[in-house]
Amino acid sequence: MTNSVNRRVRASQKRQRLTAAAARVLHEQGVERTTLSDIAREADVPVGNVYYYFKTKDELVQAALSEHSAHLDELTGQLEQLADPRDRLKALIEAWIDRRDVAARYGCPTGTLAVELDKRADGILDAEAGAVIRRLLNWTERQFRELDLPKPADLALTLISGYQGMSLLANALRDPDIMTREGTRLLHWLDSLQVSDGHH
Amino acid sequence: MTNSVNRRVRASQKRQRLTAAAARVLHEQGVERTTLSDIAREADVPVGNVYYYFKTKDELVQAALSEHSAHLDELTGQLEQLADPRDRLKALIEAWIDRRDVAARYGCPTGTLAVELDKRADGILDAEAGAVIRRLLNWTERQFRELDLPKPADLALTLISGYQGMSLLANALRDPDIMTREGTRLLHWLDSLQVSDGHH
DNA sequence: GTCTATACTAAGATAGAC
DNA sequence: GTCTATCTTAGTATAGAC
Repeated sequence: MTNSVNRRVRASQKRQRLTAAAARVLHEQGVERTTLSDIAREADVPVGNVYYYFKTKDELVQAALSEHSAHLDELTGQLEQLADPRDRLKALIEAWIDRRDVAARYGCPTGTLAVELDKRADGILDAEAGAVIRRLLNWTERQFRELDLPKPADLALTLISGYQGMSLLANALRDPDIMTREGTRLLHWLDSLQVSDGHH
Repeated sequence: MTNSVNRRVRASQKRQRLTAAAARVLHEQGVERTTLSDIAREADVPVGNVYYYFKTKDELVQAALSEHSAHLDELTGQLEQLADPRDRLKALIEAWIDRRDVAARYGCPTGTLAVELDKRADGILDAEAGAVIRRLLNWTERQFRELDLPKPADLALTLISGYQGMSLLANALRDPDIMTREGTRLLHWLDSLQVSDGHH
């Protein structure tokens, strides 16, 4: 391995470390209360060096958003392996319930980020958080459509809205049980949906 | 009217103006991106003078939270005039739908505030936002209990969680229609709930 | 590519005149 | 009680040595 390749690998490692650290710390502390040194410390990179990889703080926020988006794609990708779309949606809800402690402490990563970014006058990044949520919404809608259920877009809206609502309440009241209670209700709701008979 | 009384009235007027301005601006811009001068300007009070009424920025945030809590009490108070608890809950949902444009632009005042305050390491104010939401949750639970419906606490959780979820999505996607679509669904859901027959 | 030292700015908070 | 001027801190960003 030549020196130049060696350096490039290390460089991208640091960039990756910074991105991962940003995703974690920004979720836990929020954008505004997180300083570049917080992220640098977490990634074990000197503060001033951050600017070699990211020209501004906003670029780091964007990288964190991409990271969350990738995590989401990974999750839905795994769920695709289930044959029945209804089972995929149920497994999604179960994944939410599994993460109840994180939700109660820090909320949904994308949801809380969206709330914070929407407060900014410069509408540079707020649309990006919305786009990640939109992706999940679209994936969910596809599952309902495959099930031949009427108004799949409305059903997707109800499911994702339910997730965001229960995450926010669990977080605001610091109560993971809320994730379990509402998650269970959503599972029953999914079961109750009847496939439309015949044509649509 | 003596001079001292005159001064006291003006003083409390300024305090009140600052509180009202804080409630509005903090909702629109968020806590972290709002400066004391933003609030002072909105209240037409010189910046340095703010500290005569509020010792710290946190005290202003707290005042804004109380203001939101009072607004909420006012709303539920008006709803109490309706005889049927179910009508009260429906009117609540209709009020949410009426405010769809504000929700799409800035989210639920209390919900977004709770998200932001929960990110803070110093757990001084985060519990307060939770308390306001808890008040609404309790009021809603009472309505369901008066209707003799089973598991009123769970029903209340579902309703308020639905509200927070649709507000967050409407905000993140900047789409007031989401408030209408999900609000309508919640209205139908309320209608579908059957009063338990006999004893409980 | 990596890191240190530092410039610059903004915002919270205070002192003190009126 | 009201307001101006200013202190202080903290955090983003840059310059430049290595």
